[in-house]
Amino acid sequence: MRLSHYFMPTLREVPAEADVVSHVLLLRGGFIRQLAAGVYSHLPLAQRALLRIRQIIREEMNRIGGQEFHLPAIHPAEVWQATGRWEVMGDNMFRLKDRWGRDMCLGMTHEEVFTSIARNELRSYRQLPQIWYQIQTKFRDEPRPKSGLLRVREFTMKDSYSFDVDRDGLDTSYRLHYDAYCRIYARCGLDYFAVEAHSGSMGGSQSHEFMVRSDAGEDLVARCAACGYAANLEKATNRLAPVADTEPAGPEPVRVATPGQKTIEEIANFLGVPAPNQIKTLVYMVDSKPTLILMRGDHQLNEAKLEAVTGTGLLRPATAEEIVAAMGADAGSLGPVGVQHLTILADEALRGRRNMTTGANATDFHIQGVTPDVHFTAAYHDLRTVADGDLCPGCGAALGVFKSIEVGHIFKLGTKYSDALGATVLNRDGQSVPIVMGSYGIGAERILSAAVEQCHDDKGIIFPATIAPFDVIIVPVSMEDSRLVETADRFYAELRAAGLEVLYDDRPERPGVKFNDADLVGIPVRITLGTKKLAQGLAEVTVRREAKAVDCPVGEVTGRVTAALAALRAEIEARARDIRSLQ
RNA sequence: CGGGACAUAGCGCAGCCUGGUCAGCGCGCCUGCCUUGGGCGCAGGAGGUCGCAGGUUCAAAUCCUGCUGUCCCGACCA
Repeated sequence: MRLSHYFMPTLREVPAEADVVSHVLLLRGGFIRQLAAGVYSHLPLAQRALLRIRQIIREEMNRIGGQEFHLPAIHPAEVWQATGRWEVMGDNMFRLKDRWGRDMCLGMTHEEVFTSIARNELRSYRQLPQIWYQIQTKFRDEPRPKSGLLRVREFTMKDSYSFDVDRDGLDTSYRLHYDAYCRIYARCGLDYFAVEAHSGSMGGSQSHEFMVRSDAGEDLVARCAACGYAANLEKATNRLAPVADTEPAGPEPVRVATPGQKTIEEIANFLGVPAPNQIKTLVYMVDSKPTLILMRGDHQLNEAKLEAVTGTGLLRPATAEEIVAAMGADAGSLGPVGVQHLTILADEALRGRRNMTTGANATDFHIQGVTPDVHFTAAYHDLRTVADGDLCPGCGAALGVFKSIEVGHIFKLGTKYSDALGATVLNRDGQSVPIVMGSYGIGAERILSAAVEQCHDDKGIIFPATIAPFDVIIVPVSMEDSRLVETADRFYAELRAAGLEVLYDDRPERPGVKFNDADLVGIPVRITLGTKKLAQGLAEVTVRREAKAVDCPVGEVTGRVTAALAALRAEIEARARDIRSLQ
């Protein structure tokens, strides 16, 4: 493309609404423009990068036997009502009525539609397994769109669905996807990792998220650098370091006055009892019933785990009034001793401890010498939130906790949707069995954003060669010098003939403007043509990532550029070949 | 939905408290000259219902009310 007539509206200044790096750079580089909150137009540069990303996804899906579909984005209410998700999805679903007043919606995901095709068409185990996918627009009316393309209300997702006769088949399809996803991210040049995850509203058993570490991300994950253990913080656990218990003063707990001392820290100072030797007592309303939650003093409750344990999403911290009503004391003085009328859930970290300090259920009093299972009984579960530096459950090394962008998520659905929609096949024994399904999603724009988050410097984007909108940019320092222009024209023709995507900056701009734009939009290789060098028969080739110009005889430029790109791509592809399969 | 902020030219902003030569600046854009290795210089020029609707006032970008939109912090997800 000749840049003089290419639509690449770069911005010198940072638009006020952008505060994460990828948003700023995609806006400044002329990749995207906002139409409404969480709704973006993709300009030509973004479209090019996204087409490359989609092509990589397509190749890897095809490699595992996926068959590409294209399903409607507009759905009748019936299929969603059949699975109950017409209600479950709530305000996140864009809803509309057709001219007859029938309820319709914009597709958020396609389990229902793909499953109804499977129900109507798949009859026999002999037709299985199937992997069906599409790359298509999804609509989700997010409560809070943010961070440019990272959280939007309309986006393109590659979603795929696997259909198997049994669990073993699902395991295989799941593993194929896991490996395909690894290859996709690697080929897009991302430094990614997979974490164990929570299934959320999708339902199902096993689930992994694919993550790219970035402060712009919204998920917290715990990861062990030593053994590779990684999990979403909603699910992560840790190995407990031994805590020294002291001898209690006597067999029974001792009540002590603690006037005005409420927090764990205040009690630690006032009574000289370190936080790990205290029991933190929380009251949660679970399905509207007050429930006691016991944590070690230095631990934080993880609400996602509590949800999983109680099996309900209807939980919240009790209000001050509810606490007094249930416990007869204020929040700062609660404890489990003597509580008979409430369910008591305790974190595993309290099991086997002795001589703990906790609230006395009388405002401004605590009790000491409390031993779990002696002075109170509770059901033990893993309820704590892992913190940075906690011990890896696998190997005992220190875990790191950091933010990440979720670029993909895979689920073992089981028969949730096939049961709801009646999708069955006959198995080998002639029995009708529900199809066992998996569901797998990748956000294309998130890959783009994550790549920008991960690959940039103070001048702009440094695109991985595999997803860059152009391979190479030709920058003649002046368009007035006919020798420069002739040479640039020739490079332009040669490089295109060599199969490269070439951007030719033929604008009558000063060199600084061209260099800055080239750096901003992140094209991997730049050819610079200057008068003095050209007089010696030389041009310059600069790899964006390395940022240093290398002189090159004019006749060798095409070869040099082709080789440089091949090297960049080979480095990326090597990582894709090197992936570790799901065990 | 709860909390916080913002809305003035394509972009970034000032002006608002203290109503009245306040429709202003920088960048970008157009014309000409000049310049040509990291966002040149000079001269001239175009461009704004001050988010929308009410209200107060002799007078509103400025004060009041309502609405809309956008961004940020919390509950959801690719």
